[in-house]
Amino acid sequence: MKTSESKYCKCLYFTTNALARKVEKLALESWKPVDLSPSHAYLLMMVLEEPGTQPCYIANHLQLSPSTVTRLIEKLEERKLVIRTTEGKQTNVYPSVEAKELLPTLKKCLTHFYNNYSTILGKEESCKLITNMGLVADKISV
Amino acid sequence: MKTSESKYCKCLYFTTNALARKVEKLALESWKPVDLSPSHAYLLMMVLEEPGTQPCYIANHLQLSPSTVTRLIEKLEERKLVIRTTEGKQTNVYPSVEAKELLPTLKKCLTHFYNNYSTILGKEESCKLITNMGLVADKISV
DNA sequence: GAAAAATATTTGTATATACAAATTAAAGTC
DNA sequence: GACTTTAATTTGTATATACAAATATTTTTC
Repeated sequence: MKTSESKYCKCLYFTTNALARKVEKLALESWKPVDLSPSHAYLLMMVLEEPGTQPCYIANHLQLSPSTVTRLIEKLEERKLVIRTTEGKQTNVYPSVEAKELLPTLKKCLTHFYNNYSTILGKEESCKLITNMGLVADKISV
Repeated sequence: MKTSESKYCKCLYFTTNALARKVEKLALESWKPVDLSPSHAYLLMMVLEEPGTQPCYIANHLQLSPSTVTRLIEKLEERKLVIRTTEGKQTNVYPSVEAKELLPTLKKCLTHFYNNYSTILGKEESCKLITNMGLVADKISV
């Protein structure tokens, strides 16, 4: 069944979630080559771009709760992709050598994902939607 | 931090999820009076509208996996809000008396939610966004 | 009408996520 | 400089969700 044919297609809750789940699946596909969930992949890319970043900063940018970020980092640490060092109250997260080697592949996944949805949705179309969703998200301050 | 200010505000994955989480919170607030998560509430409303519906039908309309629907129903059953009967391979889900009594309150929650986001986002604005997201979701067939 | 394919549902298991509380450290105040 | 407040992080716990496999029942096919 199409999302727009559901009984609830006029409801914000239903539609945003339906869309999010579909996008999640699309993203999952794209990041299969590195065997990482999209969240883990984005976090890892942040750490690669800014070695030593703090969980707090990551949580802000990925708009996830601090505890979720801790859990994501834990898993990346287990997989030897990041290293955590604590100094004082703050923690610094660094990419491992393996992670650095993985960077080109990660970038390929990102490009693949981008191309994939741009093709499906249209470049302009998707760009507009994203901007619009961002603005709407900003208006909701829960 | 605003969603539109994040490092990833241009990315479909990030933005849809960020929006979905915010909408989720907004919805959670609205359904607090009945102590149900939005998913449970929507499912229950479906059952109230069409007593005897099948999980399969629910899964289609809520765009959730069958197993998720089973789990949601289980919880509603524990709370004595629905009753399941199986005949042959299919299952029928009926609202309990308690659920029927709860209907007006459920509707109030729904209205509250709708008014809430309409006020925050604007009636037309939100309506357009929802339609657009639905159409986009349809294009993604994972 | 028996065997095979399709369908509806449930179970086992795994996962990302969040909240609340706990821990630790830094910063501000008096 | 001791005390309080604020901030960063982690832990304990709970939850919604999905996938894959299992179960049970229809439907189709030959």
